[in-house]
Amino acid sequence: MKPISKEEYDLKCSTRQLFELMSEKWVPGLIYTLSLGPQRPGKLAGRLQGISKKMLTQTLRNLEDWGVVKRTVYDVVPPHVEYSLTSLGEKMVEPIALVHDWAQENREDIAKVFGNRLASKTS
Amino acid sequence: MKPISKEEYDLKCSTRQLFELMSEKWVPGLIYTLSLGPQRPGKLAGRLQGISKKMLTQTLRNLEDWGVVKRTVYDVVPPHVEYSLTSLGEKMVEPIALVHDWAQENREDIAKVFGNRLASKTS
DNA sequence: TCAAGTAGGCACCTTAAGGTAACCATGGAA
DNA sequence: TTCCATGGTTACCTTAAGGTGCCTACTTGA
Repeated sequence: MKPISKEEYDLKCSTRQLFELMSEKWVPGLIYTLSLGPQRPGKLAGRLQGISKKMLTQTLRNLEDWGVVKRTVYDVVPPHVEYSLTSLGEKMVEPIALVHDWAQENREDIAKVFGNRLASKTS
Repeated sequence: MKPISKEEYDLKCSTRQLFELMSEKWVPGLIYTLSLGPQRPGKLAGRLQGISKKMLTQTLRNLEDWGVVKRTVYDVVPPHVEYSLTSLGEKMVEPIALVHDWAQENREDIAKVFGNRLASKTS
């Protein structure tokens, strides 16, 4: 077991794990949106442009398993369900917010890179 | 065309685009590693634990297309190739470094979430 | 003459991610 | 009594991501 230098992007590197967690399509959006307060699935769906019912529930289930989201059911009719962040979930808001803030201030550069990528894919 | 509120995670949202860019498995690691200085493919491969030859070249080609990485060939024998960041690439280091720094300070929480996810996948 | 290092291409395969569409249950309103 | 809203589930399908393995070309040193 050779020592791992600081520069190495090794398997147990937290950075790498964090990027892996956040690379599930709807995860950052859901966590960020939930950081605005507990919300019902309908509202969440409305805020996450393009998400399907299936992906919404599926991602929320995953986040529950991860210990990041809590599901609360109010036993009334019609059914009332609310999702909120756990304390672990609240922590995960931080890196997303960092990226979010940076992205807002650097729209131009992101747009360039994103555009180049799009162009190279279709051609 | 209804107006888009600040809370909406819409398709053209830079945050969303940025996450999409960074969710390619080897992209953050490559950009971050290249931020330590221009490097030959052999060295890059050594630093990115677990990357295969194919994925290394493939990801580098993509990053070239995105305008983030530059490939320089020195016409000598044996062949000498060096990869470096463009100025656009340098900019993309910032959000990665932000996440990296946060990840270093919050290893515990990341490990928890990551562990929970692993556990829920195998069971 | 043959292996080794350097850089990379190509064919192929497997899995997982994401999406669509149809369906279920409930009870109150029209 | 039929329909709607709510909050899902399920089956099915398509694509893309990532990986393995083997091949190329070039030259130098053993």
